[in-house]
Amino acid sequence: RRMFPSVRVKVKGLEPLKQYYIAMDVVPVDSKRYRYVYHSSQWMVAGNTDHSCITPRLYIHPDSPCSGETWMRQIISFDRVKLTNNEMDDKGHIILQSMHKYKPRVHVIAQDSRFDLAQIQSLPAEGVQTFFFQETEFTTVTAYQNQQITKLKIDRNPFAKGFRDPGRNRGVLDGLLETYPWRPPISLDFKAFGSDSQGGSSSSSPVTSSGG
Amino acid sequence: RRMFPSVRVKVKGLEPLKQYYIAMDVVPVDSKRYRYVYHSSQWMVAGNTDHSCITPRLYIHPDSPCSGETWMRQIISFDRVKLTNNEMDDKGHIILQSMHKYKPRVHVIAQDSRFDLAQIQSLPAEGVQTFFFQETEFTTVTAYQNQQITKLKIDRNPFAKGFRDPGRNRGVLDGLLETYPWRPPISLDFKAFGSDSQGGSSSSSPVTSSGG
DNA sequence: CTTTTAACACCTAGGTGTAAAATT
DNA sequence: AATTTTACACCTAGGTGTTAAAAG
Repeated sequence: RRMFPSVRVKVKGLEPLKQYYIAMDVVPVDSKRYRYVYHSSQWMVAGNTDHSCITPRLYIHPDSPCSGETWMRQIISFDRVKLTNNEMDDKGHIILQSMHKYKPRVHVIAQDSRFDLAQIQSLPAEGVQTFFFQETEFTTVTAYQNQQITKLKIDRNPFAKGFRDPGRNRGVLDGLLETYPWRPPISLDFKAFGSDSQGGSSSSSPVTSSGG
Repeated sequence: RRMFPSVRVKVKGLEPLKQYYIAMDVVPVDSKRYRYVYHSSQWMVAGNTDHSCITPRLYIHPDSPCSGETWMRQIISFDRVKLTNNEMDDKGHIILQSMHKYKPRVHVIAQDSRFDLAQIQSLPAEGVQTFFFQETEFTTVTAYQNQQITKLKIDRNPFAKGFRDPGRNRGVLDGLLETYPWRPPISLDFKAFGSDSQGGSSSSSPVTSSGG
């Protein structure tokens, strides 16, 4: 399924006339398995997992390749990224394990040599800058553990409009800005939450999350 | 609107590791305006038009750029091409005049220099091979002039399924292999009609229509 | 008169959470 | 008991020909 909210970033500092690929992947935050403790409303460690020897799949942004000028002029949205827990997936989706913590990464790849878009299965050795943001960490689930998340989805995702209850109160989303439990079809939307995202990005970062 | 049936081609003779763009445009067959004479079931010249000084818009196949190997392994479909009669169109659609004859062209563009995909508004001076096929010529309309065309559309286009009449006879499509009247959302589908398409393509053509 | 436009019902295609069933 | 899978109603998004109105 898709991520929601989706990862969206703005880029600056690129060379306007140079060509770039922009890609996303998702890497484990740790090697722990988690469970959600309902009465204390928090995720707790529930075991260990071995994430080694797993190379994360790369999602190439569909606008790639594109000039730096064009990349910088628009908000770069990864709303078509799909996640799965099926390790045998053959549709190119990003493979994750449920009940684990992950963080999305965004890669800006300068087109130096001429690699085939379809051939970029792994990151090149050179000409890549990688960025990530603390506030986009999430926990994967197959069923929601937290009523607040369900409400966030239903209120914000246009495809869930059928579950909206016009009579109920809004504003329940406050207080979810930091971290919140997650299921495969999820990611944080910087824009939707208005975070300023200094996060884990490197200092001379040409990538910032959109604050629009 | 979209073309239907859509232009579909197979390519051979490319260098497997080289990168190519593949694009389509639509050019006038002549400078005549046509009208459909119903009682004789044919298009007749109804006046003159000046097609000069109009540079046709280029539709870059969304898979571009891509290696020759990948291009040759698949049927290249232009089913997302959109046509319009609005000369002020700002959505990048191909602009045509109604009641005129046109033919689609397919361009294979070797990626020698590094041009931006978004910057290809017109064809490069070098490294381009252009192909077209006699049997894909068509006449633009805003309303169907011919009942056979209407039936072809309804029978073949999945989006028109709502107009299909399960009780009626099939096989009315025979005899439409050569030319048939057309409206903007149309093009010939080589594959659907099983044409062999020696057409107007150049002799050492790496592009042939698909006969599947 | 001919041709074009716009609103529409009816489709395809696919993204939601739900709830029950299946799995572990 | 916890987690995952599946079928489903309900959406978004957009591609059909039709029809009546509008435009020329």
